[in-house]
Amino acid sequence: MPELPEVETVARGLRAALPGRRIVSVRLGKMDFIEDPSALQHHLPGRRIEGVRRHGKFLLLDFERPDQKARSFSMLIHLGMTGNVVVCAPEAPIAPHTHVFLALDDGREVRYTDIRRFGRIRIVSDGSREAALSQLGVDPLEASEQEFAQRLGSRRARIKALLLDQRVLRGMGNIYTDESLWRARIHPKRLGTSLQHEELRRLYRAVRDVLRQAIQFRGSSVSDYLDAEGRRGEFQRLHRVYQREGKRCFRCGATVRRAIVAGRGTHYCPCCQRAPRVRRRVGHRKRLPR
DNA sequence: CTTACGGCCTGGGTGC
DNA sequence: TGCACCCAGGCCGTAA
Repeated sequence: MPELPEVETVARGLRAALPGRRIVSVRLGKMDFIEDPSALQHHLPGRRIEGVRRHGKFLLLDFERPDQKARSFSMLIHLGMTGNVVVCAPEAPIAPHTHVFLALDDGREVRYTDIRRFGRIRIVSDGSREAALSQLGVDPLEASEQEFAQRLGSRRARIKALLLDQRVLRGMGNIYTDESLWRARIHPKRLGTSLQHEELRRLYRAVRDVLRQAIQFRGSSVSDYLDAEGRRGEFQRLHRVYQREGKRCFRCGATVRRAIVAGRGTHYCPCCQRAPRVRRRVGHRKRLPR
């Protein structure tokens, strides 16, 4: 499941291979996850890649303008759950579910593989790029503690839902949300507004520590995530709760639980992460039968 | 406006 | 062996 650390790892790998390269040709397999497949065929061949960026969980390939009149554009890639971008030799064996092939002028090839095709690819021009990116919240690694606390502490939704909301913070997914909340000792069902200054401070630090450490370990390979060089990440070895239901909490030895919070499988320690008082819906209590 | 929730996309894994 | 079903994560529409 590519989240911020995995996408960052892929972006770094692509940054080592792509800037300065020109795309020679485009070949597509299934294309229902591509917003406008003909736009790829139209715009990419002959164009030179200027840079590679990550924005939240999005990968951006920025293309050079060939002349003053031409408009600049970017290729926006969201890896979804099982998306994967690799740069390899054209004779390398083709992984199943590979649907995009971009031939490069150095003889190599960019390939996009996506088992479930929950990923998305689109071409965005100058204007639509800013429109698309401005929908997203702050990068947790760029936000100040004040900004982080302000964004999360002012909302009445569950903290798990807020951390996952890409309009609040960009880049967090299920793994790093559960891991951060465990490290900050905050229950996923707590409401943003219920968090004390001290808890928000712990959460800020936890989120940043987890993300930075995960980037150092090249991300988590839980199912089939591989980076741009086709290597697995290693951060799954450092997971403290994610997919550890029934095992012992690393901190207190209690049994890690799994529950559905914000519609997501959620892993937490019931001992270290104290549940908020049960909220009962006002006006929905059944009268006792007489 | 804010929040909660169900459904959709697809295919691998599981269990009968 | 085959097959029905569950589930993953992001996102969108709808309801309260």
